[in-house]
Amino acid sequence: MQQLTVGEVASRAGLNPSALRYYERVGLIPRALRVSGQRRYSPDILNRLALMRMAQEAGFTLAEIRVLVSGFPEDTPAAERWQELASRKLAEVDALIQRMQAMRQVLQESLHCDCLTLDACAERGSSLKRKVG
Amino acid sequence: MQQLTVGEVASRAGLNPSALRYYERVGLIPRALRVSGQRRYSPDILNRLALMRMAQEAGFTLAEIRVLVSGFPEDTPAAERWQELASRKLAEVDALIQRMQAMRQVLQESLHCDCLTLDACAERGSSLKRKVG
DNA sequence: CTACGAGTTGAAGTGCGCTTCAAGTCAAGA
DNA sequence: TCTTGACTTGAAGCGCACTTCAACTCGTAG
Repeated sequence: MQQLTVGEVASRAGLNPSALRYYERVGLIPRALRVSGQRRYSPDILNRLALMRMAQEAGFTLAEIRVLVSGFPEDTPAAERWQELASRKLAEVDALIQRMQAMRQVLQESLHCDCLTLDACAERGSSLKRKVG
Repeated sequence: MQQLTVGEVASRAGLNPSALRYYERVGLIPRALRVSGQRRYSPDILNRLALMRMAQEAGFTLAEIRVLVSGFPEDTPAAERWQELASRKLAEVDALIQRMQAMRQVLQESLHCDCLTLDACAERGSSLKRKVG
């Protein structure tokens, strides 16, 4: 079972075969080998897909992920450029985490206040007001 | 300047007027007053919009935000249900933050390794492998 | 009175990330 | 041989969150 079919890869990765075909079409994964017309994947693809999913869950678009996992065009100065890209992403992720934590706090506070909606909270000018301004 | 026009609200909230009209159409904000056909908003709307943006940035869909900011249908047991909703959202946010932090770590590590792409890292079976499996 | 800018409406269009569909191919099993 | 099931393709469709467009209405300024 060295070479996997679309169906096998899909079920192991928790995707639909159509998603894999789509990823291939748009260049997110390399074109798979064909055996009498059917795609055959090395199990390595599972790592790649797991990584992609993780990045997606972290809020990256497929366009960003393509750059992240598929490297750069041939004429790229390589390592330096990757470092720059990664650190830029890192900053974005950090910013996102901060906003998430702010949201977390809004929710948490809403549990301890008697407003029926966050909106009502905001309009009342409670402590939330300072955070959403 | 007590009552704001769409254009004014939009520019203060960093949105397009079309977005405000859209929000109204889909019930995310209440139908604005009209003065000779034109929308007029109380400045309160800005709080609401800021809150909505925050929730959006934290990954909520507009459908979720509608529930979050606009309360529930009339027949709702009110407070308890809101508490439950908020704590459910809180758990989701927490999970998202964790995944973001995992992503953060992947990025951080990629800065200190010599692979050219995260994909290459994963295939090499470096420390990333444990995290994305 | 005319022109202008900002607003109005409903309908259609956009980009993303897929999914669904129609029509066909292929290898294995009854 | 025939059927079954998993696959193939290109094209179209979908839900989300808006944006854009066409055709129109206002109030104000010249």
